[in-house]
Amino acid sequence: MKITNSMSGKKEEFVPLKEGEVKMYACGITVYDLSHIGHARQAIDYAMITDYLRYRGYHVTYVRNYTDVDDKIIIKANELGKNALDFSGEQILETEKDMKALHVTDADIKTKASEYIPQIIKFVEGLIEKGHAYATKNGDVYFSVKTDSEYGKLSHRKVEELRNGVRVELDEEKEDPVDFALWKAAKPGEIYWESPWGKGRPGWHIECSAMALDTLGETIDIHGGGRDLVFPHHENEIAQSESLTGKPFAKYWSHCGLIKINGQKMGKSLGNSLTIRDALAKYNYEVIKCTILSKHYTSDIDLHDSDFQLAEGHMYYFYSTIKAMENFISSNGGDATSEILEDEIPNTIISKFIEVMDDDFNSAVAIANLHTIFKYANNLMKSAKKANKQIVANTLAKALKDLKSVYKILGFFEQEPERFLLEMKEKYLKELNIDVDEVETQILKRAEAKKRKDFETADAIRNELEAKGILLKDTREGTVWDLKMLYNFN
RNA sequence: GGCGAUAUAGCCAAGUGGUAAGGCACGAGUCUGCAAAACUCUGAUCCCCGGUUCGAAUCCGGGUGUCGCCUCCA
Repeated sequence: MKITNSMSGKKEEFVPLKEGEVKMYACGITVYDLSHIGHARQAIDYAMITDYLRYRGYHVTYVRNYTDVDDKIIIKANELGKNALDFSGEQILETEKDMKALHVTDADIKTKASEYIPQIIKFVEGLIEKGHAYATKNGDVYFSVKTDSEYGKLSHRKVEELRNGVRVELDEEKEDPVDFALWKAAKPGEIYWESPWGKGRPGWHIECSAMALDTLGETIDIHGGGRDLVFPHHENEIAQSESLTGKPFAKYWSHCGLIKINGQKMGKSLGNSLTIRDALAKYNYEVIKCTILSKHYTSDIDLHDSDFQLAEGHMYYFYSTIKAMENFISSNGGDATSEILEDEIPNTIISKFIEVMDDDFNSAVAIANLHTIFKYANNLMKSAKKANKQIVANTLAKALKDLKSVYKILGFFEQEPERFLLEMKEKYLKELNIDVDEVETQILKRAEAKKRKDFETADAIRNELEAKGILLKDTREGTVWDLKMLYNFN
């Protein structure tokens, strides 16, 4: 199995520290607002990685944190006249709701900075003892970057250059402009904890080091997060952790790409952030997963509405085909354990999935393979003759069983096809303001016209409906209707 | 300015040495009263220049474009 390691910049063979076990820490969210699609992406990616590692037999311990004390939280809480921890606690609940609605595999351990204060203080004390950190008169504690000869190894930065780039601020009791805060003295009115350096609170970076150490130990297998965390957050985590323990902090550094919206960086400050909630209001959670997982997790994604619509069309096609397969299987008594066709596709669904996912979790190719599988299924159903219907049904049953067993790792096909398709139709009917009864009435009218071979009237009705966004399909079982927008994306 | 990414058909997107997955759109066809859906067929030598190699989209060097980080950020 291979995984991209940001430290080397290359894909490397994945060999966990201890055979069969994986310790993974992924930096979570600073909760001062509703979570956005970028947070969702990161959660979806690491959930996929966790699920896949488990599928491959590893015992995974997945830790995610919440940063529930920091400047932004304090500022926002003050604005609202709330206690900082009460406020961040509320935000955590909201995020948890969103993640649940997305159906992402949860971390095994979810930590909050505020609950690790003793460990953080101990960590900082350890760094001071070893000469890697110092306290100032004000009660701040800084990490001394010059004591870490390897500082900059993850982000490929030279301390000298950083020093030149740092802007000089007023607060500075710092010995060196590149030093960063481990502990911040509390200003009047701010939340604080007692510490050997007076009243204060932890700096941002130290919490992850302390929580990872406490929950997973000195060296972990995979440390993940968004690419924007490489510097300074992860660089600083490495400096703190390795200076304290003298051991490598993480074997593999994993970073997922960032999300842009319509070509623009998404930022809460830019006001263009797409919240998970808003995305879920528009699209089914599996559609959102399909949109995100259709691109490799290390790549940035420039999201447009059309990307969601494309994924929606794909899921609609997948589910439609699953429904057709289920119908075929049940009406022909298909049995997944009986003899099946020797074709390559139904016999290699699982092995191909493993092949592409072993190669750095290539969900994009895994999804591309779905098209091949469903096209094959549609072809089989179309060409099935009476004589071989049984074996075709068996083959479809086996294929469906296999693909559900592995694609659940991407979070796909958890819903009842019938319901999924119906919900999507209903959603657009509402949007288009179309009345179902009216459509049904028109279809009946058209059927009558067709009966008396009045194709002119029949076509007129069909065109009229199409103009509204309704497609009619004349099938053997009669006329059914569907939504035009689920098929055309131009 | 420094560091790091990235550049593949109209669009989205895989692919790290052996002559370019998949999807959307477009066009042609099967089916159909005609359509739709489904299925079939059809398209790129991979930003530019040079180098390494029997052979490169894939490696190296130099350009150019885009993006990110260097301040809080998944």
